[in-house]
Amino acid sequence: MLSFTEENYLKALLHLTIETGDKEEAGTNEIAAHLNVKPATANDMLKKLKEKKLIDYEKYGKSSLTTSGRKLAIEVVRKHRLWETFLYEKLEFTWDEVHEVAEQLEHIQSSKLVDKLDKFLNYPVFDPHGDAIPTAKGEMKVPLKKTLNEQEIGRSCMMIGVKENSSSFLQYVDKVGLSINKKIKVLSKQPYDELIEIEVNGKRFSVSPKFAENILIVSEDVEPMNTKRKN
Amino acid sequence: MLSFTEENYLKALLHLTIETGDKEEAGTNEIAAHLNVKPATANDMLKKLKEKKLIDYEKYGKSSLTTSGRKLAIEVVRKHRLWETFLYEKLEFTWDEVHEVAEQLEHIQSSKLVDKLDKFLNYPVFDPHGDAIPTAKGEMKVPLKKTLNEQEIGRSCMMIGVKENSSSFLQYVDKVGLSINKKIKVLSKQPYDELIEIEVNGKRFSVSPKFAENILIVSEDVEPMNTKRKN
DNA sequence: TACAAATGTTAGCCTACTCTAACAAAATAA
DNA sequence: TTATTTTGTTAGAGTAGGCTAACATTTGTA
Ligand SMILES: [Mn+2]
Ligand SMILES: [Mn+2]
Ligand SMILES: [Mn+2]
Ligand SMILES: [Mn+2]
Repeated sequence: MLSFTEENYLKALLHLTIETGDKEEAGTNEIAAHLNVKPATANDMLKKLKEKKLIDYEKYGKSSLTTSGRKLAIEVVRKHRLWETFLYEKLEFTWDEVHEVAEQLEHIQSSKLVDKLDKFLNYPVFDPHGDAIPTAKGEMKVPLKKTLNEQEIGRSCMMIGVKENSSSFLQYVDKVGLSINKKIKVLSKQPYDELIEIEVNGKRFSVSPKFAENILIVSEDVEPMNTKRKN
Repeated sequence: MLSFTEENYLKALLHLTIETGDKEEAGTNEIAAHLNVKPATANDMLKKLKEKKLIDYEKYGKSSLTTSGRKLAIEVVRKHRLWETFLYEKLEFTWDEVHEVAEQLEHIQSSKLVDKLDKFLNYPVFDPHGDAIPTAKGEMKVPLKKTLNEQEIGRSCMMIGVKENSSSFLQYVDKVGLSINKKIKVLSKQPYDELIEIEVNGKRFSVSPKFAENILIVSEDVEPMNTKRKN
């Protein structure tokens, strides 16, 4: 059984390597900075995690997750994002409030709890930030994320989140019939005033670019593993 | 901000004193035993909690919660029982599975989370063990708990839990239309075979004493603070 | 009342996690 | 290719929470 601290180191390493995409391994200072501890502190823990065969690490070298370390890290991320989804969907939290509480909830140990929560939420694929939720098997497909204004004309996409949280914006979102996991089709863009015509729930609306750039979407086509977010 | 450990000591003290009803204070060994630590360990913590003015304690004396200590302890109990209710009502946990996970969840720090959870569960009054859930204001009415077979003829009561968990029993409970918070009226008891005739949802059933003694109920009349459970 | 048993406290030690200060190695720039 | 900066490590120390062994106090009983 891992401690909260150990879990947080594994998660940090996952975020700094695989999730950020371009790197296979991370340095001690980098890990320390991410976790708000001093390099000396991180160094101790890295030695400990190496001992437990959860990471590969050699003195003065970079660190990376082993297969079992990665599996555990993904488990934590899964829990984090399921809890964020729960808070957002069921408890009326806003998308910017969920992360802090999920940082605590992600460490609750109970495989039954995770699986039942997943079921209760109807096996969600994206969390309120639009990040992919790993499945029970540890698979995580990562979407081509963009904002609604970046979507090409004539294509469909799915709303996965918002970038703004003002009540006026949210009320507008609601009025148009949009919410997470809703299908949106981009019908046209008006060259003159840049208004974007979309179809939601079979109804048509014209929205401003300002509105559209605060709607996070994922294109229908989803490709494997590669995201930028760290929540 | 209190640590998990400190919260557990306060909760232990609440359970050993107010909740068990007959005592105002608890001894060091007793507290240690309840928390599965050695008396020396408990002694250190009691000194620390006294320093923080959360308990009253004098060397070689018994300990008791101060007003602020009691308030915090009740907060933890509130969270514990709300989470148990959540697990039971929403995630299909059985009544004997909820406690262990709630022991972890009760330490999550977020007043918004607690309040929203309470609302989401529709402000439940009893947890799956039939224990009263303290309100947001820290009020906790404690019911006259008994089992269905102990209820007098002609009186109504409310189901607050079960004492058994076999699927055959649970299916029976379900078939009769019973669940937590359901009203039950005891119509009669057959002297010959001791069958109890009850009314649930306007329908009448006869149940055996064996069945009835595994149904936890609370009489309509509720009186202030005094329960025996420690979950 | 005196003594034994039960209860509570202290001292000393341990592990986990954190820090600062000093030092070593690696990477980069002159 | 040497010097400097960046990065990483070690040593020593602190806090929280836990333990054992020894000791002190209180309680209950003979
Ligand atoms: Mn997050
Ligand atoms: Mn997220
Ligand atoms: Mn419980
Ligand atoms: Mn309970």
